Amino acid sequence: MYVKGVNATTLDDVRAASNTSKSQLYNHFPDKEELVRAVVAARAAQVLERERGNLQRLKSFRGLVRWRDALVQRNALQNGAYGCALGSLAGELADQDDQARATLAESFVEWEGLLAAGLRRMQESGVLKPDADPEKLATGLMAALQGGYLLAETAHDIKPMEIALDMALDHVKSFLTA
Amino acid sequence: MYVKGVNATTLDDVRAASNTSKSQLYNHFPDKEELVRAVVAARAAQVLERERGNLQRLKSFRGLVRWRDALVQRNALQNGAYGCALGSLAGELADQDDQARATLAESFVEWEGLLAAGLRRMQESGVLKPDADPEKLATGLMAALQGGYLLAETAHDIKPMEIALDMALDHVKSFLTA
DNA sequence: CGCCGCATGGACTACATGGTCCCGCTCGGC
DNA sequence: GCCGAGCGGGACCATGTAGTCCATGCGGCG
Repeated sequence: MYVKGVNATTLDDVRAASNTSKSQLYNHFPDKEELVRAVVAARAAQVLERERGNLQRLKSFRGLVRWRDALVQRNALQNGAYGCALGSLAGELADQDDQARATLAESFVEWEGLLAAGLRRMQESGVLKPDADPEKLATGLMAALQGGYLLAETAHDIKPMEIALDMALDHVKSFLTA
Repeated sequence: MYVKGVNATTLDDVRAASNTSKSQLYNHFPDKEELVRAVVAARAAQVLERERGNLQRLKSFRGLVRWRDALVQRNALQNGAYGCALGSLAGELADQDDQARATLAESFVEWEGLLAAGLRRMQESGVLKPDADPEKLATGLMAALQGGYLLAETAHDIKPMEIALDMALDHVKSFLTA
């Protein structure tokens, strides 16, 4: 679903990819909609798990740069294709399945929360100025990340993603204490 | 297609919306794929036309703020739903129709070009520092815009879009001459 | 005024795809 | 070792959708 898009993925594709049969599918999921929701939930859990590992110890600007580098490098492997696991689902499902949209919205909030928590640690340790707003900075970083993913996916080139994240990092940098 | 998504839009929907018949459809377009490509091209032309109007005279930071406000206000009308006319098409088609992807990529480049041209004018008139890179700033603005659209669409709330664009504008501001 | 040609509408077809169901196999209990 | 229950496999069905085709009516020309 990540590669082909949710709507272009048939249950036969799912069957083939999972080495199961239709009846097993319908044992676990009442219909395709529920299956998609499960996919969304699983993907969200997976991404958040990974990001938790990458961000729970974030406490310096260098850490943020490393975070950026890891995401860019990961995306470079496929030349930007398919975009962000959550972002591409969001783009396709937001106006189609309100429940999926809600799950994705929560996931983004949580993802931004991980960033915000790290930024707050930086603020508490005096790395970041007191007038910085960790939540807003986190939202800005997430938007730059998602926008970067989309432009990279469209251009088949990760440059725009790098530029976007660098812009967001520069913005954070402007709140560093001298 | 903008509202329901490309793949969820049937030719019957198209027929109904256009008050025509199947034969007329197939008179003009060999198949659905070509129809979609025509939609992409038309949408891109429309957005670029609008943005040309909004950006061709851009030559001050205030102008950039007005540009931001216009986009936010436009998106607020639908509570962020459906996202960017180009962005949502890009998200759905980028990994499905290479020709559509290419068209969209060109459109984004042109859109960024309009921004870059305005920024260059600001630079030439001394509003923007000489070491600013108009192309990179334009890409950053576009990424913030697209990321903002996506987060707003997912959250059904335009706040993230505002925050993202404000971040990008702040970044541009950091290149203003004192 | 009538006839011919062609665009048009919308019924029709083939097919893909979501969803159901029954047969057979396996595994557990007696 | 045999029997029965329950699970899994994949054939099957119904439906919606992309794409085709022919009867109809309208306009243009003689």
